[in-house]
Amino acid sequence: MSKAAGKKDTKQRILDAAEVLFAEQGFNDTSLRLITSAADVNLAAVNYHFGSKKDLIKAVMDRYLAIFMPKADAALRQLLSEPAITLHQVFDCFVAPLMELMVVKRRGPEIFLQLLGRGYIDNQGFLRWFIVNHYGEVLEHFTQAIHKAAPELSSADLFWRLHFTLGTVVFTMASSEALRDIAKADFNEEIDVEGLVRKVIPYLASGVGATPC
Amino acid sequence: MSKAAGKKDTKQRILDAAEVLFAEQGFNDTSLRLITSAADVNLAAVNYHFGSKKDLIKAVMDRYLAIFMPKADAALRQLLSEPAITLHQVFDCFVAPLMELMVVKRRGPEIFLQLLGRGYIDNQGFLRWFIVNHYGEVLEHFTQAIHKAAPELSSADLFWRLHFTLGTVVFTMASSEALRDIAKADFNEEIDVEGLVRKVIPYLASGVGATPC
DNA sequence: CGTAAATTCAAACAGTTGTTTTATTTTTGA
DNA sequence: TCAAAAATAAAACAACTGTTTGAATTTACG
Repeated sequence: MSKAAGKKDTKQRILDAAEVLFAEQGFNDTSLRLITSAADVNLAAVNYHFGSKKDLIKAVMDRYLAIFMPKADAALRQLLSEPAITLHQVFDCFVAPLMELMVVKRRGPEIFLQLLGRGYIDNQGFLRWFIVNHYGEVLEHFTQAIHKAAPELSSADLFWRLHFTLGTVVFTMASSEALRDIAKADFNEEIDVEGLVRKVIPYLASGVGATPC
Repeated sequence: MSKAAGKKDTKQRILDAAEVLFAEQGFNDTSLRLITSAADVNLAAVNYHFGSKKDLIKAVMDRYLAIFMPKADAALRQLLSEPAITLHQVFDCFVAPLMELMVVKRRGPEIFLQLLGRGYIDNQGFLRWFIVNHYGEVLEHFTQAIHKAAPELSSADLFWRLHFTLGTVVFTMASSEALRDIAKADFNEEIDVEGLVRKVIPYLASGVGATPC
């Protein structure tokens, strides 16, 4: 038998433990000792299986990116073949691929978005490089779709508003757990990640489509 | 004479060096040794003058908050006394107080916003506590103004959109330097911090005022 | 001036970090 | 079955962290 029945693959257990801790505390503030003890594996296992902490971070991210990006790309491509599209439709392209990440684990979608935010903020320049170099085509289709839905925006304004959008999403999701707790306590409004995503889309669509001042 | 003419106060030199490094790399990723060598003071000076790293962070933040918050509060109070107000006006309340921070140093406004983002994202819970406890009244006037400008929003939707807004601003400013460099290279569009703030306001106002789906 | 307080300094502290080494155990494949 | 390969384990590594110490120096002030 290739594996013991009760114990999952060491590599996968490290990934499962690491992504949660990375999402909660950031990459630099999560030590390998914290990860390995949460995964119940030996400290040296990370370096043995992944090479370095940096490579572990890439592996954690790519487990989601490899699922998310092709699906998002397909949705964007199909939308681009339509004669006329709206901003709302463009952002909707990301909802299903995001929810697809539950195949990894139930909390996959929110973990992925939190990790994305961490990678953007922590000085993980190599992560940005990694994403742009591996999935640059998807980002290209995204800006094409936005341009088609809002052709009156100059490419400079488009550039800025896409980064405003990224900031909104990533920041919201990075603190989504805390915010959802507050919302439940203060307004008795229980909401899941998909609900939150659907809540933010009108905000994004309206913001991106605003008339520049 | 109380001070040597050529050399600034040690405390102030520490603050000046620390805030830049904190803004660029975050609080946890900036060591005291990096700060003190940049400020050209002895390592022990931070603990001697401020007590601890945590207290240094608070001192760095409060140098800006003590200027920004009263000005913003005054602007919000005056706007609230008007019979009818717009979301755009609400956000405009923050522009002048923000630019006022140039009295500390020329790059004061952007440094302050970057620090705010760092404090929100890094696990600096004590910083959030500090702000809410010292300047909670200002936040209260802000939500009052938003509610007056967009009374059709439920308090739950208002809550969410304010956090979307915070995310947009903080995230944009945290990477404003890099983004402005790209914008200049790609679109030959040179823009300063005030220009960027004025660029984000239509986005925010439109997003907050969007009709919920 | 001269002494007492305030400040600076170099050194060391104890703790944590990512990584490597060496030995041991487990698994693989002919 | 048995040697080769893969995986695990404990220990040590050097580098770095925030903080403290105690002595040297500078400043303040009667």
